[in-house]
Amino acid sequence: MATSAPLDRDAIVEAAVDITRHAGLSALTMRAVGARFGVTAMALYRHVANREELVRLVANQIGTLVRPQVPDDADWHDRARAWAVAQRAVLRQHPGVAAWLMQNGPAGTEAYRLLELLTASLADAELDDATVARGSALIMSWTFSRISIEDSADARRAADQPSRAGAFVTGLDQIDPTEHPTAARVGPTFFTLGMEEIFDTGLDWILAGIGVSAGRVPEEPPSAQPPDARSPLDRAVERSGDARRTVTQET
Amino acid sequence: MATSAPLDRDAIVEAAVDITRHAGLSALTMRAVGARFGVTAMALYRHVANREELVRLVANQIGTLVRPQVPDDADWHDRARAWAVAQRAVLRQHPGVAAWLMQNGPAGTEAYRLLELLTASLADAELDDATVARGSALIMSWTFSRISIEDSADARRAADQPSRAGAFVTGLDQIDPTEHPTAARVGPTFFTLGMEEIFDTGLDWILAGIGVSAGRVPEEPPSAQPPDARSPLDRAVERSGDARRTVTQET
DNA sequence: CTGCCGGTGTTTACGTCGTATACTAGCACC
DNA sequence: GGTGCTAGTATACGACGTAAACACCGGCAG
Repeated sequence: MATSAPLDRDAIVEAAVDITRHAGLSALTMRAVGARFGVTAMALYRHVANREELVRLVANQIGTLVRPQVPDDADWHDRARAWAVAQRAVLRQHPGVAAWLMQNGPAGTEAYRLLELLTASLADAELDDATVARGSALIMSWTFSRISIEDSADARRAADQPSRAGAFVTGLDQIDPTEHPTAARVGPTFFTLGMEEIFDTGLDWILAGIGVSAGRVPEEPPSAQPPDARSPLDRAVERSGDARRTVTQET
Repeated sequence: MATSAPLDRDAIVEAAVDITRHAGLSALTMRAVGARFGVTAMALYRHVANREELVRLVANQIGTLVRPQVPDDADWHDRARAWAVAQRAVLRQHPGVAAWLMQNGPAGTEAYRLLELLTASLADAELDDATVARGSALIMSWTFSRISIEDSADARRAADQPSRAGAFVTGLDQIDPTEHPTAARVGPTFFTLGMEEIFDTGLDWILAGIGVSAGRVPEEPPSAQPPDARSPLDRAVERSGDARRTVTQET
């Protein structure tokens, strides 16, 4: 392992990315990186301020690999989808980075490049800037959170007993069907859903949701229609956008 | 601080929740909990298997506080929204728990109660089980990920310089407007958006997206309409649901 | 050649974690 | 009075990030 390379900043980042790819961000310790060069952890501090900065550099470097590819004439929907899918393809190979990105926010040149790709996609959909901003946040949130959920499912699978769900919830077989009927009924279908499918359909719904609710400046009133022969679904769809708030909380 | 209480499991969890409320989940160390009782960290291991279990108990206990309140005749949209808002109200007061929930998945009696509330809301919308499951995952994902983003923005604000964005992205003022025009243009509007507003509108869009794209078993074909006088928005909306995939990735 | 100096890596050490292991002080019960 | 259980303690180990002091080593001015 002890490469006798001259140990500069780039080499350190490269080794750090390599560690992250194979063992996840949590395995990226200063001592581990040092060991790649046959060197103490402290040696790294000549080239890198601290672990925080190293992780930032790693995240940025990994961003380099994210290259959404989509025909140039694809519409905003396809481009936003390609963005998310490309992120997933790369970040899934570097466990923990998605979670880090979610907590620290993307920053750095590659992050800005990718942010440009996403916002430009949405801007093509004739949306105002605030909507583009919020829509980007929504898409990023879904992308990174799903990836980090998948990451930790993998980690659990590697260590413990395999958690059988591609979705959030584990241990759904313990739900009492008389007390929680819907959860108990829906629970098993969680298991049948693959991670990729959840990711994809969620993305579809998000893109659709941005579509219906956002750019829709009120033209064409519902006009001639039987007042409520519609499903609760449709009522909800057209009504979304007003933020009512009904909660109590105790200290 | 040294309460001379008899130190049983419930008391430990209560103290742990209290620590979490004031200082966040990262401050929940075995030694800190022990100190609350004037006792060594090791003493806790008589009552709790390890930190992992303690955190799980804490998360479950905090779940107790989440009580979405909404009139009984409210439709699924309102109930799902109330669920998310109630989660946020409680979890925001216990920094780090949302992130933990996202990584570990909700588990425990309270988690199942809350899962029942959410799934039951969606089930009211005449959705099939798979859609309910996916929709729940989507709503949970948004809720927990936004909360954990807000948590870490707070943490940064407490330690470093205030990061000025309610959204994901920080340091947007460094984006070169010639290289990344859309990101640079949209960037500033990130700052003007409040955290709560982002949370709310994202929720609206998600609910709308679930509405349009999901239960929609193909009835009423688009029939008589000028083929493409519609905006790209509308095209995307009706077309969502097919998962095309366009990515390349390098090793 | 000598002397110094700046950069690079080492050594040692501190404080923080979670927790394994071995112990002890109190108490109930036969 | 012994016996054994139970709750808490003491000590320690192996991670972690990193501060501080030091050692080596090459180049360059005198």
